[in-house]
Amino acid sequence: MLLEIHPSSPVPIYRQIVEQVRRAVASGQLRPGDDLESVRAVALAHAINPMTVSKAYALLEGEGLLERRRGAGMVVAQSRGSEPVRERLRMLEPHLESAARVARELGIDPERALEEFRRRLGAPSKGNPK
Amino acid sequence: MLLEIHPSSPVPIYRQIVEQVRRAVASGQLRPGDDLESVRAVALAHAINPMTVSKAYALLEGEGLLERRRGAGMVVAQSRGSEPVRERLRMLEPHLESAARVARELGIDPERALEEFRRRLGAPSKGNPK
Amino acid sequence: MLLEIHPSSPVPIYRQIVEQVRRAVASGQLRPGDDLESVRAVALAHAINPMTVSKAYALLEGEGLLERRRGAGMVVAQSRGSEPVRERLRMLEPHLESAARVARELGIDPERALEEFRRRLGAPSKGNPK
Amino acid sequence: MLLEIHPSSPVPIYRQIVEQVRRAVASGQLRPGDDLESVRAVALAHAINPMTVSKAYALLEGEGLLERRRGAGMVVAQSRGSEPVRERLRMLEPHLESAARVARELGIDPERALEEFRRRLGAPSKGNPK
DNA sequence: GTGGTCTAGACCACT
DNA sequence: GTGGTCTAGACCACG
Repeated sequence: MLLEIHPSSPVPIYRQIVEQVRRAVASGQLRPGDDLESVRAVALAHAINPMTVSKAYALLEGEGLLERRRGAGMVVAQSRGSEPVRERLRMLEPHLESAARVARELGIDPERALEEFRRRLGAPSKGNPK
Repeated sequence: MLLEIHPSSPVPIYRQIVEQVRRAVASGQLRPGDDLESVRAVALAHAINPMTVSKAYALLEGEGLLERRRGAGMVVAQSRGSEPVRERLRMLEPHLESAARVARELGIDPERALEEFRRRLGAPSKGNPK
Repeated sequence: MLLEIHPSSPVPIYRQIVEQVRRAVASGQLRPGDDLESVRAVALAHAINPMTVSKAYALLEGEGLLERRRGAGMVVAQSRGSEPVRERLRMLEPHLESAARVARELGIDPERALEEFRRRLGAPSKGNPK
Repeated sequence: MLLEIHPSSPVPIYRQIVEQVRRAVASGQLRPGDDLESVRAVALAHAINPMTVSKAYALLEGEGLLERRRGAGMVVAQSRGSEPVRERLRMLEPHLESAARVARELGIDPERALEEFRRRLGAPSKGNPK
């Protein structure tokens, strides 16, 4: 799995990791039994502190999404596979609502907002999203 | 102007205020010369600390969006009216990108995401957006 | 609330805190709305690192037992008051089972074990329990 | 001797083995000269790593409880038979103290706790003790 | 004043 | 090799 870390984002690094892993599992990109990159590997790859990664993994273990294999890293819990579309939409919802609220507050024409959104849905991320 | 405050949101209250005021000015909902609700009125209405409101207003004053009228509260600066559509789209952009990235990570069908987004663009906010 | 910290115990300090707070809430010793000692106060009182305390509080917040009052410390969540006896017994159960298993493995006469247990139920803790 | 291994327990597997063997010797269930199941047999039976079993045996050898019989596995040392009741009670003590402390913290009626404890002293272990 | 985040580095425990 | 724990200290954000 490929993590995207934005160190300058207001959302803390450990939380970026937590959320990306959650979504990777929900979407089926990570499956039960798959093992995650080691704490040290992630830390090295993104030039962040191992404890930051460890904190993210610990939270995910706490919510039952990951399991610790003693001496052998973390794996996706058997009990927590991908989520149905309905549930994934529920996870997306607050982000849509948030964006829609901003669009409304800015008085932006809905069709224009939709058009912009469509463009971004197709293309891979560039730059430093909020 | 009607503020929406979500005390449990991860985004700090003073920032919620700052951003909503910025957008209200950008969209023309608030116009040069309009005066804002007093610090105390806002604080009372939303059961938050007056210092928090004050901090938000101070920041907006610092960026030249508001001006302090002695004894008469804050008003929108004469120099800072509504923004052209192009600029408002620029303000919306990171929110769209963020939502789009989440949709992609969740493996949600773009058409489905657009449809949901359209629905929310039309309706007023409900519940507790991110 | 008075925490008992045993730094030399095999159970990590942050976990000792987590468990004692959980039980204090379950027993009604801490009630909804009560605020906890500040991170720094606890750290000072027990000569441990503030981050260790913070970690414990973060976990308790994560499980919904505590709430963060921004700028004003942590309080017991309104939604999480004391537990009925039945639930508290459930929390005690694994400890009883564990002790009973050891007694059985040691071939200790049940009446003798009960007698010893009775003695300890009455007296306050001394020394360094497991 | 029948080992009970709980891989998900917070207490490490090698330590579960060490302690159960210690108690089996102390109680006389294992006697001087008795031989233990081979590392491989234990590892296979409980689906754990042979190195883990080996580590436990090595520790027990280190403390003089077991002896290595070349080509014939480990046996209980001639010098280390069962312990007197007094000593076995000493081994049980921290477990009782620990359980009692939890009961006190939970505000559980001592008589109720004793009653529960009595029940468990009679019955064989079920489920997944701490 | 409150808690949160991150770093750097040490040491431990498990397999 | 793996992750866990703790420390010391810096800096930030919030009220």
